[in-house]
Amino acid sequence: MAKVTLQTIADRVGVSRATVSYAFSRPDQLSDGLRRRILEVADELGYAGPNATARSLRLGRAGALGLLFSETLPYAFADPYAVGFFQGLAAAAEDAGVGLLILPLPRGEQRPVPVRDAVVDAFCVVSLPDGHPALAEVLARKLPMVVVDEPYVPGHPFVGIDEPAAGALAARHVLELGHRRVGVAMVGLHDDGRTGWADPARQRAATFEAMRGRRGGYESACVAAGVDWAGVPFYELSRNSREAGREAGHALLRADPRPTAVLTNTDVLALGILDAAADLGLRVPEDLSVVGFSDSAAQEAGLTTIRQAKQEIGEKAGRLLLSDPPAAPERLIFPHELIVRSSTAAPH
Amino acid sequence: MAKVTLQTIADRVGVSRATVSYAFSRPDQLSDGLRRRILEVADELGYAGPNATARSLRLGRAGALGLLFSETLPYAFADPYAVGFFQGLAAAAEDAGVGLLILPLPRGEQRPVPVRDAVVDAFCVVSLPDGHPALAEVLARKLPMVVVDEPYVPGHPFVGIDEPAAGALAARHVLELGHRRVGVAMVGLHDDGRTGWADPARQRAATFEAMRGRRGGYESACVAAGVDWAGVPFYELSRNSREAGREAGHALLRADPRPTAVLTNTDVLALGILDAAADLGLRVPEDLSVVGFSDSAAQEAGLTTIRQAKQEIGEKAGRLLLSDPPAAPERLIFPHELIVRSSTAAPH
DNA sequence: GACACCTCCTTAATCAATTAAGACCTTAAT
DNA sequence: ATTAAGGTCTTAATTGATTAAGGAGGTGTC
Repeated sequence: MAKVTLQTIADRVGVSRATVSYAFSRPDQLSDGLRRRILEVADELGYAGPNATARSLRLGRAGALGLLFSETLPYAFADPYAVGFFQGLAAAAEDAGVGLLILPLPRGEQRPVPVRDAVVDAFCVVSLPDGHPALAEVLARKLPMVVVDEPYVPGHPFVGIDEPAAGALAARHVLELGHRRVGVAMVGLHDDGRTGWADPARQRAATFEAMRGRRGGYESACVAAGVDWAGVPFYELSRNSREAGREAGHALLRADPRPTAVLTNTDVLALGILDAAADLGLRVPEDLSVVGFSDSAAQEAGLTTIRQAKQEIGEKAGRLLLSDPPAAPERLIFPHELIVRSSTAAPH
Repeated sequence: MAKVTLQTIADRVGVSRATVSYAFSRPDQLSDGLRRRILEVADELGYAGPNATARSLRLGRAGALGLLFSETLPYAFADPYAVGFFQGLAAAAEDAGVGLLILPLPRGEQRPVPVRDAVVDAFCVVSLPDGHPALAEVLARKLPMVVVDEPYVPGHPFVGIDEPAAGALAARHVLELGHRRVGVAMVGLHDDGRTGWADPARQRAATFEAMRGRRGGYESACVAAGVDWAGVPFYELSRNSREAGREAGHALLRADPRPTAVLTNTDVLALGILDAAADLGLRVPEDLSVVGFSDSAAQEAGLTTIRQAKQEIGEKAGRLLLSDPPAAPERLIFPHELIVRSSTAAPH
């Protein structure tokens, strides 16, 4: 029961290793009889087929794309946005017949990120905070890499949206409706796990570039509309869940004066805000306007949101990674769009 | 700019390849000075670190788990059950510091499933229909394998629930409430893409073992309660979405006599049934009882459902795959539980 | 008969590392 | 002075395949 390799079979049949290899990969290179004989013996010996790793080494291709998420794996799929993105990426992978190797980012910063040992042809990095060690490891591998959403790395393709513009669009929508008392709930600004009020200094120090930009959009739109940003209650969450949104909602809606509009950076969070509003007997949109982001879970709840082409973004990232010759280091900005539903209206 | 390997560095520094290897993997085997020198030259030459594939070949481990889903990748995550399972599996992988290689099952049966070339240490097979070619390919690799949900493969560990019992539990719940006109909407019985009414013969010929068993549970409970199964309207779906559920709902609720209770095999489908009921002005649970399955999207909608420990199932599958020595080929049956919420009540 | 041309198989280089065992030199203890 | 013990580096086997080039033998053509 020792390991069976091409050589084992070759010895048994009395041919060279090369011949056995041809029997598996190039039937036209040898006679039918011998081929049958070889396959028979291989079967008899319990040969598991040409070793994938050895093949990969010799052929110089891994047949897989590496994928790095900011969140620890178990939570990565809590957000429908991530799921949509993933579906797009998977579609591209499927077309090319390659696998998708999802790399776990260990939560305890101690253990090494298994990037060095990842058998892949390219990396897709999604939403990593500024200066995350895993990014350095990926860059060290010198394989094709594309970044999605953040952080922008000069010299590598980038796919995402215009975050400041998208944030401003969301904010302008409620401002133009006439709201002046705006509240904000955001997740994914920092990765230090903090939850609670965030002052402007902390907001600006966010380690996630995309969210920093989106927030900047909120601020600039408010400022342009004459709303004092320092007075805007800003609640920061460390987890993107409906429950977290509800918590933020309670905090924001207990503020005095109470906001008449709340901006959130995910639809899931916005749903939680709606829950909090319901808890407090507030009607949406009469008493409170709520804006989500991503259009991932928004339709059924009638949420006004910013739609971004998550699947397209994923698919594009995949195609860039799989393109030969390697993709040019373009910065691809996908369009976003305001979808107005029934969660926003003029105040009063 | 040719490829830089250990040898390139060795030649440049004037030492042997082994020494360079030690510089990277075992700092204690050489003097600090030389080590620094080597790392410096490596950096200078743009060395990308020890080649992952070569390392994997030499060390005999891939550092990854292969994952095969029944659905094509882009749709696999439409069901929250899949997401929950995946989170559990990912947690196990994360703990062990290994990656998760998701293998695309090509939709056009023509192209080969890239199982042969997957650089993995073990395979996790989830919900494959009977006789799916990918399973044969996986078995040929002779690596550790566990099956989740279906199909049961003797000689390999299996993780899942007692499907017939779970199905019967769901059915008994509405039967014991007094319902006699029961309807059924199920997805994932066959993989031929058909949607519409299914007679008992087609139901029993389902190619997915787990769903076959679950359906058997519905039937046996009905028969035990004196309900004629042949008279039970049974609508089959090919896609697990809220929209598909709504379609089934319209079909079922147009039946004469109209069912007073509908059993579904996913929560997503059940939500669609609720949509259909709302379309038709039927009140739930007064005019119609609905039962979901999985407790994946059920809570908010107040769905009565069967809860199964999706995360635990995923985690257990992962641990079995990663266990050394390889796990015994046990058949692990996880508990399920009826969660009664507000979507079911006695008829009339 | 000479030459070309197949068909079928072998030789040997190659992919890029890891690591046990051994060589060589220096230092310390007896 | 001798032996032992370390420290540092090298040798060479090993991991399991792929594939260009070449050789042996048979057949076909002029």
